[in-house]
Amino acid sequence: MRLRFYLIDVSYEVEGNVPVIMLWGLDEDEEPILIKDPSFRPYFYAVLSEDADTERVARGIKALSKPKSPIIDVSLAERKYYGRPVNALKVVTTIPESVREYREEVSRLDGVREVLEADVRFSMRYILDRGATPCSWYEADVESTSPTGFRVRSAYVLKGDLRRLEEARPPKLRVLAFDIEVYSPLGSLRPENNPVIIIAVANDRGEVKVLVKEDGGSDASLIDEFVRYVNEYDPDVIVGYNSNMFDWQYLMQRSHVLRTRLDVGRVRGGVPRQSAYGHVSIPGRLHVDLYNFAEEIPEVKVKSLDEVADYLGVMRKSERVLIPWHEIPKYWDSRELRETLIKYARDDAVSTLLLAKEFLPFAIQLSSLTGLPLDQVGVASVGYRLEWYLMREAVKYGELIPNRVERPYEPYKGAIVLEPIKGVHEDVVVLDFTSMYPNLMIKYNVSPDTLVRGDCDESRCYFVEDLNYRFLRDPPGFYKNVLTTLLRLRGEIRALMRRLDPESPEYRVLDERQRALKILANASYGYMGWVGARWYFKEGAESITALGRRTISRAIELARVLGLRVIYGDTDSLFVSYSRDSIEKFINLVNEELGLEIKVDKVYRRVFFTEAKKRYVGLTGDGRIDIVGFEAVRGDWTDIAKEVQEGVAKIILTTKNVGEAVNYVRRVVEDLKSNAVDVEKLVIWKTLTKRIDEYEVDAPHVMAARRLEKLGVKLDVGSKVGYVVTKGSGSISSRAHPYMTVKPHEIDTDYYVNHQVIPAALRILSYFGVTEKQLESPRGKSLADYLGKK
DNA sequence: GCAATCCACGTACCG
DNA sequence: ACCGGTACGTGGATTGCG
Repeated sequence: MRLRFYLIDVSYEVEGNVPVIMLWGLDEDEEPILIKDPSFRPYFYAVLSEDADTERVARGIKALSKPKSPIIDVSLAERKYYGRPVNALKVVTTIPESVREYREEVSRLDGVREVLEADVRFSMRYILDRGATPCSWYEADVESTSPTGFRVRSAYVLKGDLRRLEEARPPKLRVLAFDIEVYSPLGSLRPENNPVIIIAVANDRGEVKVLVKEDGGSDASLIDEFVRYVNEYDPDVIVGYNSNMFDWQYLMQRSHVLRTRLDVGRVRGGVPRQSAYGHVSIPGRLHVDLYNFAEEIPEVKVKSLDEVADYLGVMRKSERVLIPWHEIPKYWDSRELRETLIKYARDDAVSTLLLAKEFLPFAIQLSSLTGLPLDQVGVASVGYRLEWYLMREAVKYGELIPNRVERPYEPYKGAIVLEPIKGVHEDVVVLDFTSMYPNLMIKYNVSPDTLVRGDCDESRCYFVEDLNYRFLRDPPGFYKNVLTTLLRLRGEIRALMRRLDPESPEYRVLDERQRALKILANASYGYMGWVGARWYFKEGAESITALGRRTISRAIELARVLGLRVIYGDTDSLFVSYSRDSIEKFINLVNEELGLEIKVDKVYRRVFFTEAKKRYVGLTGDGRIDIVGFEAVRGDWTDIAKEVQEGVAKIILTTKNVGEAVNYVRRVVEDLKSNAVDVEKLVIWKTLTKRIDEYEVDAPHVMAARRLEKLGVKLDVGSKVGYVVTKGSGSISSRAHPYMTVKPHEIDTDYYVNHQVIPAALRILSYFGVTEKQLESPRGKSLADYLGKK
């Protein structure tokens, strides 16, 4: 029979000695189904040296075959490697594990230059070879089989090929959000002792439930109840917030202690597994940790669930219950407070579900483009996402996939950043090259397979003068092909969108898809210069920055010829003083001479620079203030300092009234000194970028982190440490304490005046002649001094 | 012997 | 676990002075 279905995940099981691919999906009624494909076999390639005797090597490989897990087939494969045809033998084995076994032995054989694609995991191999990209619709010939052992409506065996359908809209996936609370009076969470007390769940059909451990009872029944709930609701997607690192880890360990089974998958008896890359996978369902997507919102500095939900507007902090984690035991133990704790857990589950609505549409598009299953696309870094896309493209072009190899880091020169003309400028236009690096990669055909090592004249090659690299003009290289496709697809989608109602669901789907395409294209240069990349290409990366420098330098010359005053520029952008005609001319001239598009990105009524690069404040046409680079947009400065700096910037740019700005700062300083500022606004947040014992110096956040650990808090690389500076003598580090352990009167307000508020304010005000002294002195005094000054 | 100065470390930003 | 360029606070070593 013919079956249409939406593929959500691909896994495999070894039945007897046969690997069986499991295609998890939804049918047209949006019911869960499973399709088995027992026909696929693992394999890898052996690339032969040019003079090797193919037959002889093939025989040699066959001779390695062991009866237990034999080599089934060795055949010649027509493949290219970095654009060149090579002699490659495809070595097919029985079960996935034997790939690992044979790769070493084969690579040691005489005549074998390299073993390739042996590090591609079996289900990903299937996705690549069969074009079985998750989060897409397919049609296939299938035969019914028994669904016994699986929580699906029907099961099938695949007969023949998968045909991918055009339909981009996903079915209505069943989504379940959950959140757990653990009781741990001592701070440290120990699964041997500390019970799970609450599991809150919220599903996309509007049901919200808070499961609570019974007093005097074991949390085993709570966990069982949760398992029952999951299987009853039967979600396609389970979402959590930090659930990879916390909720599932804890549930898994606690279940082990309690000897209960976390049987939440669509394989009966299948339990969550810690898979590669720190992700927890659930058989037959997609577990998506939304924290991974929150990490990609740079505007939110401390990425707790409530902050992210507040930022995205799905649940305001002011409209929900908030409980600091260290007070959970207190709330649980008190009869009156427990209700609040339950409400808190409920709000967490609901915000998690709402975040899923925000993030999943994008994740789905990314999954269908890269081929990474939805539950892996979030944990995959930008580099890996692009890499999977490249791998799919390589298979399409018959290109062999390079191995992942460890290489030493090799630095190279980057972009140009201009020295800004400091001061306030009126009417400034910001121009930038559209997707400069990807377009340079296309324009100069920069790719590992087009680099010419020997002679090449200008008719056949592009030259990168400063570096003495040359790239073939033709044929298009791997990167050029891939980027052209990415940009073309994006263009087509944007054209489609113009004909749609921006409020329609179709529009949203396409918008997420074009965003995903843009992100992949923009990652290509960085990927090329990443030593961990399969298609690492340092010569290419440094060629692109060199070409970028050449391009922006020439654009500056052209601007100056036209009489445009260049105020600042960074990499692919230029800030020039406004002049309607000249800017239009400039845009055309750049287009003609450089063959790249430059366009107006922003127009500032006023923009202010200090002598520092990468920092400016702009006033837009509609009266908004853009702050770039300054403390006000940094996550490692206190809220009070950021607030003051933003206030100062606003006053200066809108009114130019220095006296007013000074008075404003003085008011805040007074408030600080009289303890009228919220402690929350005094917390400094910093990320741990390595294990605590690896730090060479006792930086304040490291000391605070050590103090937190003493309280039993577990800290990982990437954890944010929030600390305040207390009164006393000695270094700042010696006085940096976790904020929740400090009482308001212990805080060193002088530190906040002298090291936070005043420096942040002065960063802007010192340009107007304001000094530290003037900000410290009491309000009103000596104001006249600088009122007359500017 | 001590304050001033310098420099490495560390973090987070820009494009 | 995408790149290089950049600013800047802090701790700790070094320098400069007497």
